[in-house]
Amino acid sequence: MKIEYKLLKKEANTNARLGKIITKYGEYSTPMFMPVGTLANVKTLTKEELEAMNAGIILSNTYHLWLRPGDDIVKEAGGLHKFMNYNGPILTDSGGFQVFSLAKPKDISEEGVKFKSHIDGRELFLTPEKSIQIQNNLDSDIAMSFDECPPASANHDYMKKSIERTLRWAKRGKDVHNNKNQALFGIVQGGAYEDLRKYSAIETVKMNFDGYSIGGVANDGESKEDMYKAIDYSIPYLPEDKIRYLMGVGEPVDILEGVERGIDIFDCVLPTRIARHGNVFTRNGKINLRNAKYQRDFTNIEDDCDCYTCKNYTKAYLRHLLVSKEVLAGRLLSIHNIRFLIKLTEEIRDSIKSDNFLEYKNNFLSKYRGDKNEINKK
RNA sequence: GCGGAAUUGGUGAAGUGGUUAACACGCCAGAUUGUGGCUCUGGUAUGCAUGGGUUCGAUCCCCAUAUUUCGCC
Repeated sequence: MKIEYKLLKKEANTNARLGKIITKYGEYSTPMFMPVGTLANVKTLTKEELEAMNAGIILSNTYHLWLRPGDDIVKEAGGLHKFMNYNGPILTDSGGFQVFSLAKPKDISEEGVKFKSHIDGRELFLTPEKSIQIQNNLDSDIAMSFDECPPASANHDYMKKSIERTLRWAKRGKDVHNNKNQALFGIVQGGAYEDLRKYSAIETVKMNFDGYSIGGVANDGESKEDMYKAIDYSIPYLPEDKIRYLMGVGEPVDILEGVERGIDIFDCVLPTRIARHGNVFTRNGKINLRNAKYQRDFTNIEDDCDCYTCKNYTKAYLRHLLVSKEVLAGRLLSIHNIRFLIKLTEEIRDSIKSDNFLEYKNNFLSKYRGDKNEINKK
């Protein structure tokens, strides 16, 4: 079956919404944070660990799986779920972001995008049709349209041409999409330009996708103000009865700002990436566990955290693992960071239910920003 | 006891008679938002064993001392 979305409640004072996603694996509440597992695994984590932290949808990537092991092999394995042994919903990104991160502007044409494989350097060509076809083979629950994700610095003229092409690509992808069990989402682009976001949203919605995402907001050099603008300019034109997905966003602050503006689902590599480099989220802000001050800190990361790591390990031990470059460090910190974001969305949902999202947000942020706020006040 | 060699930061080390003593590791910080990259970016010796001398100027030349090390008795 194809996933369905039900809007359950709109918060009284903001655009925040409570919803549920009905899938063949069960029902999942929104707002939701989706861990990223580009290469058919959430880096360092097992299925059991993801379940223990109450993860719902996870992400995987078309471009990466196309290159290795190949979508034909995943299909032969019985689809992505069987291949990676994950019994929950999977969303596949289209490879559009890799257009932004790996290809040069001159390699983007109407037909598609010329890539150099990051694995062996050989030349590749990805088109909207090819991306959808790969995602059909992967048999994810949600496929994404193949889009161009222009840099924040793109001027109005380039951005307009880009979103028009992305609209044509969306149509081409939709025309070849033939997996009845798979939802297909459209992507709104347009940078921080109000007219372009509006145009992109309206035209994308006309194609009647199963859900809509807002892209191009977490690029290099993009300011938070531009991110919030991009959401504000897009949301009014998206239908209420469809999922709204903010692509690539992930800092606790941005999740709160997104929810307030009406976003339902988020994904981000941040919790796992910073974990591997020694950083963890806490209610009092992000900390770097490699810092010398944790050498003799025999307390856990957070007392009130229910994750496996906090229940079992001290900061001094985690620091030791990090400094010794033990792979267990990345795993234990990833468990904490993902659980932190999932817990955040659980609390956000509660606050929407009781119509005090803003109070929750302000409380959270004043603690999370801590000293920084004090400094700003001076 | 005699003779030779060496002595540069936390470590391994480059180096030159004349502005800020290379590099690497370590250490100390920071970054990271649809994941190519356990990655990237900074900082880290007021001093070249100690004391004297030569010189306009010495980590670099000379002498002594200390320590280490090699060979011989």
